[in-house]
Amino acid sequence: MQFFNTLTRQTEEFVPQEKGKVKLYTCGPTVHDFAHIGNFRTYVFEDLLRRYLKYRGYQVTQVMNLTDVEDKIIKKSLASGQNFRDFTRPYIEAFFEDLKRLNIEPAEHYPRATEHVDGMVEMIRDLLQKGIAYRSEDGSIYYNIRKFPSYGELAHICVAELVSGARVAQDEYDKDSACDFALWKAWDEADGHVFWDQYEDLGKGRPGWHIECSAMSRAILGDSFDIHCGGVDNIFPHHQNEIAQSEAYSGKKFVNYWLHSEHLQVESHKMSKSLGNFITLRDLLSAGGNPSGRAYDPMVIRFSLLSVPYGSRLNFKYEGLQQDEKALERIVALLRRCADQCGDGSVDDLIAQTRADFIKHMDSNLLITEALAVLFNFVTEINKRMDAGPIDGRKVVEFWNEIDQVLGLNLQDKIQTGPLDADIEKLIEERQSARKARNFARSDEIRSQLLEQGIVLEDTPQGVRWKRSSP
RNA sequence: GGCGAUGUGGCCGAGUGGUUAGGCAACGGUCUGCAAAACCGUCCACAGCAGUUCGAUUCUGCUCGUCGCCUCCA
Repeated sequence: MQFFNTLTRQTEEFVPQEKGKVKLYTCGPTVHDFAHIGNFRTYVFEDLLRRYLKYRGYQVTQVMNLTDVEDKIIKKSLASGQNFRDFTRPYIEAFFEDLKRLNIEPAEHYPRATEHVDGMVEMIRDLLQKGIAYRSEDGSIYYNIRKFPSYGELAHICVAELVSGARVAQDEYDKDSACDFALWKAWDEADGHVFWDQYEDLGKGRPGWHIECSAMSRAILGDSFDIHCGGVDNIFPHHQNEIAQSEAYSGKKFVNYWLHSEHLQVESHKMSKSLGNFITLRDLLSAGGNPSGRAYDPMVIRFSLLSVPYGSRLNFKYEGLQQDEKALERIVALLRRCADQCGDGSVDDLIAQTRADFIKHMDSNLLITEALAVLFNFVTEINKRMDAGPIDGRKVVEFWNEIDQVLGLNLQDKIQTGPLDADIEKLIEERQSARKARNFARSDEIRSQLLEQGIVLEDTPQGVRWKRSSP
């Protein structure tokens, strides 16, 4: 299995520290608002990674942190008059609901920054002692990036140039270098009720943003682990700072593989509140929540977010959602068709080949587009074989369920169309009688009547089949 | 200003120095009482301009466009 490693900018063979096990850290949400679909693009990618690692036999330990204290949270909670813990609670709950809606597997650990302040303080003390961190006049503690020679390596940024960069505001900095970053922020009035004052040597204050991930990953995964994921915007400075903190603290290599997901754009533009194209998952799940006026199946959204390789920008469009909806229906139609096929025709050869090709492409840095192409070719091939004669359809369904361990689309659920109302059953029967009697006027009348109720009928050689129409 | 990514047919999106990506849409056909589904066929793309080459969408240079990071951000 190979991954593109941001650190080396090369595609490398994946070798975990411990055979058969993967320690994975994924940057989680800052819980000051509902997560948007760009966030979920990243979480879905991480879920795909996690599922695929498991599919390939690894035992995965995943950590996803929740950042429940930082500048925005403090600002918003003060503005709302709430304690910051009360302020974040509903967003944390909403986050977990959203993950569930998208069928994202739970991580093994969801540490919260506020629960790991001790661990952060321990690291800060150590860095102070080593002379890597220093205290500024206002009492804040900063990391001196000059003490970490490889600083900038992850983002391929030359620090000397950075400091003179036109867009780095250099006034009013109470630190030695504009790029030094805070490990501990001394309390001031703007922080209101948000502070920790039990660490006398540090002084009343709160942790900086970057130290939390170093402390939480260390607490759960140790000083050194296999994979660290996040969005590309985190490469610098966040992840770079994590490296600087953790490696200066432990003296060990922090992370072996850095995987970063590219951003999602909306209609080719950056998603931002100021552009008015900011979309949350909730907006897509309710018809009134988005400009297209439709409520989307969460699995269609998942597929959309999944179907572009994580390293490429994803151009989100409502039109694309509708295309993806059709694409999934094609697979569901196949599964439905296979579910009642118990013929002799073997499909073992095709399944074996498809599985091998799927793995080949997914092993190659999770090249999902190629992997999906393989699966759609499989769909076409199976349909052809069924056109030619009966096959062992249950094997196909079984295989799809195997693949769905990775894709997580739960298409199986869509085959089980559930019981119908008695009067609908009755109409279907009446239509069958009408057809037998070649009363096609009545037959078509019933069909369109049912269509209005969201029931699509298909006449097949095996009898009449029905499904619910898409919204 | 510095650094970087990218530009593929109606839309989304892989990939390759000379051979079909795939999905969606459209059109024609087979099947069907008619549909639906499925299958077959058509639509033969690779920003522009030069260069390298027997041959470039694939390599090089330039131009134009889009996007990102450098500042909170998935």
